[in-house]
Amino acid sequence: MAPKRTKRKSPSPDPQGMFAGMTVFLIEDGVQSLRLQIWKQKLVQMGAKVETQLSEKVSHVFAISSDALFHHVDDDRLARFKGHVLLYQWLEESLAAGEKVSEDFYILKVDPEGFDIFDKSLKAKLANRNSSSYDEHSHCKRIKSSHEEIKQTNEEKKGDIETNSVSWASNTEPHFPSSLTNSPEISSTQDKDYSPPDLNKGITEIFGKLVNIYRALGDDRRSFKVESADQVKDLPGIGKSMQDHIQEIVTTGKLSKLEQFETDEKVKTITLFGEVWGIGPATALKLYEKGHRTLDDLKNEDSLTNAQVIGLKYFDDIKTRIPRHEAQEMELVLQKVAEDIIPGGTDSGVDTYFGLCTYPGRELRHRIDFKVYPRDIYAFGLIAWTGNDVLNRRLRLLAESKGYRLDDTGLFPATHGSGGKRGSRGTASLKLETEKEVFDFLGFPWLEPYERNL
DNA sequence: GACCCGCGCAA
DNA sequence: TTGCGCG
DNA sequence: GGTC
Repeated sequence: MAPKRTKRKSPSPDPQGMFAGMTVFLIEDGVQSLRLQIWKQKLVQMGAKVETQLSEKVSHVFAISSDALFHHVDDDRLARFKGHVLLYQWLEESLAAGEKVSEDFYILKVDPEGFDIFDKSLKAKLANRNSSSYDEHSHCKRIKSSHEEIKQTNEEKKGDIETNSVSWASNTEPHFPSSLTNSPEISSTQDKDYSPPDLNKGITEIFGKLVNIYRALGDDRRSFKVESADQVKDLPGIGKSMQDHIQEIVTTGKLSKLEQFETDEKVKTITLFGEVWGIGPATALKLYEKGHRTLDDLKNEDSLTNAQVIGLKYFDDIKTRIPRHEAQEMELVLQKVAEDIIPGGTDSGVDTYFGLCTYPGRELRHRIDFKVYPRDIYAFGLIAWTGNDVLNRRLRLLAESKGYRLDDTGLFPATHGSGGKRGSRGTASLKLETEKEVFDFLGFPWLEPYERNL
């Protein structure tokens, strides 16, 4: 049987919870049943009552879209409804924020005539919500709060370089992408500590460990994410082997292959070495084969690169998680400094620093990356550096399938022949100015920066 | 049996 | 030019 | 390991 700790029984409802006093009716159209189940559970858990029909008592109706709403509920019924009609997104945002967020941007307007009920201006508001009142809980005001602002100041001094890319290494916050933090989207979402409950923990936890080990062993072609055993069964990418693994986990609650790996000395050592900044699977294996077994052993190894020596020396420092507010402070410090240095309007293309830094007045070393991009390709830099490898790969393949080549400097018509250089002169980059434009162009569904760890 | 991102760095 | 590590 |  599965381990007991996966308790599916939710805790008893909290009458003081953030949704207390709400009586809700959920429109199920267009919502994955799993998702719906989660929302119901959260609502009840946090004090709301869930009605099975749109009765008098209902104070809130939720729908995934205006389409779903009208598909399901007839017009006059809705017209008579006195309560609030909101997008599920409000729920998500509230859960993420840990408190009810303003309903303003999530209201599904009821227009008796109109077909497109979703308030047009709402979309604009949604898109801009971070730069205005929605930003309340973000203490740190961005110097540049939107791409538009950046553009304005930049049109006068064309060719200027924006220094906008202070990012802390991803090990500070494993659930967030390491990010070019000027992206305004991040300011509204940075404090999220909510992620949907994983209903298949018994499976995903084990596969999670397994995939980490495979990564450490240099086998990075086995990334997967099981959402549900049923969905997975007939999915492309699920062959016999995966089915067998899932079967074993479902029936025994464990995976023998994983248990072997976890006790294996070689696997454990290689995994440890791979945690050193600058050491990857190949080097880890090489070091293991040279007879090294501990980090101390490595200190006497003279074949290490500069980065690896540093990574080893500051192993504990680098592994220490960085409080988010310190990262935010650091960003402000760096923006100040950058604005002092850059005004000369150099044009050196993309400039990079991957290294260490200290918090003012402290010895502890942190990993930090700088990327400096010219304004006109800023969006591409953002996408490349906020997404993880999986997303980058998918976007690049998608671009390629459409006859383009995507990198962090732009989107170019594919130059057949010899690969085509990055930022290649000759083939003009497509003039896409925002991340959304790039996603749209590629036909890839929009992802907020914090959603880009696939 | 080839393919499974593309860059900078170091060798 | 290649292999590696990185995001 | 899985796909083309």
